[in-house]
Amino acid sequence: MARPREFNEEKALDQAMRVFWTQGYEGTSLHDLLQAMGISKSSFYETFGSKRDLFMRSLEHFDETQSLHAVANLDADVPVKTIIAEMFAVIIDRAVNQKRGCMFGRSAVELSHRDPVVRKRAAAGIRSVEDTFHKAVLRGKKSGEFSKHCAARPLARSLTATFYGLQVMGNANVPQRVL
Amino acid sequence: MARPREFNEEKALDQAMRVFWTQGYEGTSLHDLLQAMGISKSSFYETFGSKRDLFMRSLEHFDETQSLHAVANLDADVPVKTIIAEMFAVIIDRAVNQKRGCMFGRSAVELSHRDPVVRKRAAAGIRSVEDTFHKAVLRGKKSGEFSKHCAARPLARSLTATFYGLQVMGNANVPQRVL
DNA sequence: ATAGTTTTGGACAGATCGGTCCGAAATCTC
DNA sequence: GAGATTTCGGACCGATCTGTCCAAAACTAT
Repeated sequence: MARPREFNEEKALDQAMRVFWTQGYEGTSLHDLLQAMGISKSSFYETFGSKRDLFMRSLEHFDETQSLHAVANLDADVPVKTIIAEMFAVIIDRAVNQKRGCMFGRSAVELSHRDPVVRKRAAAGIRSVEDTFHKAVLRGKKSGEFSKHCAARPLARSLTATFYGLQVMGNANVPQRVL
Repeated sequence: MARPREFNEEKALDQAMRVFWTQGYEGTSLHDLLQAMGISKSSFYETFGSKRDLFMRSLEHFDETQSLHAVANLDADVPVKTIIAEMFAVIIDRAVNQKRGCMFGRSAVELSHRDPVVRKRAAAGIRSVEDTFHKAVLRGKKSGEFSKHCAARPLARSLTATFYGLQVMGNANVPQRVL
């Protein structure tokens, strides 16, 4: 046995994710990461391998902690429409006030043209957002909030498109009244 | 009088815009630009000032040549809904097959968190997209395609949100059937 | 042809990029 | 406390980044 780590890997990863989340991949330097994570270069490479490796892990971490399905409270005993409205409210607030949206969307826009691995991961993340909406819609149909005849999948896709569109607009200067 | 320029400024700008368009700001190096524009470093700085200056000019150039209002044919003698469908078809094709969408949206996502000037320009660009939809909707109301009672502005905003959302999804792997 | 002007290629510069490496310090077991 | 083992700080690396500068080339006007 020997000297133990002086930092918490999970915490460091969380901090790194936040930097990537707001600044993007290219917009983030090693220096930015080390500062945010509070570790040294050698620890960084020893633990996380490379900048890109860390980025991929950050995407996973985002999925687990910040993505829509992690934020949405589908089990709450309130009307589905309220839940959906709440989801939109959360991401609009993020976009307008923190200038950051869903990390999958951001990564898709920034990197998909040249990095198929990132593109695939982002696609999966977006798909899971869609699935969350899908589940919500299905519950809505069961409870009678949505017509029994509406197609759940297309509606979920439409909601997802609006979801990401609002984030793009929020990142610009569009005021919060776009609700 | 003296030696004339060996390159066409407009053409060079157009090429530069295309590189920024597909690779983003951070993802584009001086070398990339010079290669695409076919000019030397000194000519570059002499003519365009700096990378960032050129980027801002590229945004203008995009607005003039590639943005929605430059592509949409609002005067055509066909149903408005057909026109709108055509607009969406164009940008979906771009997103899926070329992995690039509207340059304003991309810039907003990439840079708005740290560059207020770019953010403002992107916001204006997005607004003009919205205006294009707005005009289309107004024409649709006049011709009876849309209900006289529907609010044109909110509908235009909603279309804009979907417009950008589809691009984000298209950049990922979502197939073209999201139409 | 010559003088005057402007463009151009490329050498150069300083900063920063992601990444490697090693000696010193810290902590473990015995 | 001794010895083994691992972490850590930071020097170092080559590549690349944006940007500057200048001498030579290319052109015009006379």
